[in-house]
Amino acid sequence: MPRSAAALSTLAPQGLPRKDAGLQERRSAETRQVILEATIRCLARHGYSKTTTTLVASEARASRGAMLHHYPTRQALIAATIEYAFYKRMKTFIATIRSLSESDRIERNKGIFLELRSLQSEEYQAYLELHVAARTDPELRDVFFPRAKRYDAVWRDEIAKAFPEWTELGEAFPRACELTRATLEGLMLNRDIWDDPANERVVVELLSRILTMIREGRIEVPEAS
Amino acid sequence: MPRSAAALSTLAPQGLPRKDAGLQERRSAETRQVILEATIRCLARHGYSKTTTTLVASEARASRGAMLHHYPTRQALIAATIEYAFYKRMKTFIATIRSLSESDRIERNKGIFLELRSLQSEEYQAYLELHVAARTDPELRDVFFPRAKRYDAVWRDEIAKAFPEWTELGEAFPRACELTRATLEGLMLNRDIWDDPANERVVVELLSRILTMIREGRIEVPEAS
DNA sequence: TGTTTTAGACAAGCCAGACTGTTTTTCGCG
DNA sequence: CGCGAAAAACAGTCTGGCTTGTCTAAAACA
Repeated sequence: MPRSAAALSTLAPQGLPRKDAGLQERRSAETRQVILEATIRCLARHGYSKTTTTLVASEARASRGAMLHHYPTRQALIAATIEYAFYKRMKTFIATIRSLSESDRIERNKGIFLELRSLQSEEYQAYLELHVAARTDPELRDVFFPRAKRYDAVWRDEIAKAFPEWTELGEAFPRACELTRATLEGLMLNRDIWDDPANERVVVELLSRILTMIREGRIEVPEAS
Repeated sequence: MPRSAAALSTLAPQGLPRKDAGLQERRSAETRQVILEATIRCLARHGYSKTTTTLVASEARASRGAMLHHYPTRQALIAATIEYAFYKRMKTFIATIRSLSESDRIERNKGIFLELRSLQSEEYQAYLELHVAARTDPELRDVFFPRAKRYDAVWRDEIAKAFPEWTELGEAFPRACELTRATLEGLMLNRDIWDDPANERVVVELLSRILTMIREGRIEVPEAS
C-alpha cells in the first residue's frame, strides 16, 4: 500500500510502549505514557498555565524527579504532549471513519458527527489550550505551529483517503472540509455560551445538508481568484 | 424608540469618561480607561496568565498603586475588562453594519466580512483569551460566562434589528447567524495554521452564497426536533 | 558492578495582595 | 474669597506562596 508523505503513520510518537523491549525500557516507556496522559488531563482540566510540572507529576502519581528525568524541561514535556495528543485523537478518528458503512459515510455525512465527537475529547481540549497559548507564548509558538501544520497536512491527507468519492470535485473538497471544520470548531467554542443542544443539532444538520448539496453540485464552490 | 431588554445600550460600562463631571472624576475615569485599554492589549499580546497587574500597570504607564486603587484585585480588573472589551467591539460592529448600503447589506452579505474584521480586533483576541481561560479557571468562569451569555443575547438582538428583512424566516435566521459565527470564529481560530488567505476568502465567499440561498429558501433549515 | 530510574531538597525568580507614605482635589466654613 | 481638613488618587515596598530547573542520593534493574 503506497503511503503519501503526510500519512498518519509517518508521525507515530517515539518512546511509547512496545511489546518487544527489555523490562527496563518497557517500564520507562510506560511511565512516559502515563505522564503524557496526565499532561493531557491537566491541560484539558486546568489550562496551559496551570499545567505545572508539579501538578502533572502528582496527577500521574509519579515523583517530580521521575518526571524531570523523562522530560528534562517543561518545554520538552509539552512538545511530547503535542505529538501524543494529536496522534491519539487522529488515530481514533480515522479508525472510526473507516468503520462507517458506505451509506452512513456518503449519504448521511456521519463523518461530521464523528468530527464533532472528536472535538469533545480531552485530547482536543488540550490541543486547543496549547493552540491558544501558542498564539501569545513565543517559545510555545516555535514548538506548536510547525507541528500543527504538519498535523493539518496529515488530516487533509487522511480525510481525502477516507472520502474517495469526493475527490472528483477537485478544489471544492478541501474547501468543504475547511468549512466543516471551521464550523464545528466554532460551534464547540461557543458551546458553553450558547448552551442549547437542540439548536446545536439543527446547525450541524444544516451543515450536513449543505455538504450534500455541495457534493451534488447544487451549491457551487467559488474558485480562488 | 422602544428598546428591547437586550439592547446594547443597556450595558454601557460604568465609570468611563463623561463630559460633565468634576475634574477629579474625569481624571479618574480617564485613568481607568487607559488601564482597560492596556489590559486588552496585554491579553491580546501576552495571554491571560501573563497579564499580570504589574505588566498592565507598566503598559498603561501607571504605577501599580494607582492601578490597585481603581481595581483592588486582578479579578476586578478582569471583570471590568470583559465588559469594556465586549462593549467596544460590539459598538463599532453595529455602527459599521448600520453604515452599509442596503444592497451591500442584503445582496452582498457584507455583514459577514464586517464580522470577520471584528474578529480580528484586539478586543476579540482578548475576549478569546478570557473565554478559553474561563473554561478551566473556576473564578474566572463565574465572572465570564454570565456576562458572555448576556452579551450573546445583545448580539442576537442587535443583529435582528440590523437585518430586518430576515425576520420573516423565523427560526431559520438565528440558526443562520449561529452557522455564520461558528464558521467565522473557527476560520479565525485556524488562521495561523491554515495560513492561506486565498482559501480563506473562498470559504468566506462560499459561506456568503450559502446565506443567500438560505434567505431565498433554496436551502431549507431544519426545525428543532 | 554499572546503569537507569525514582525520590526529594534547594535556590532563584515571579506574582498577588496588603501595607505605608505622598500628592492632588474637593468642599465646608469663616 | 480663601483657608484648612477630609477625601480621593497615586506611588512604591514587603511578604508569603508557588514554579522551575538543578542537584544529591537512594533504589531498582541488567
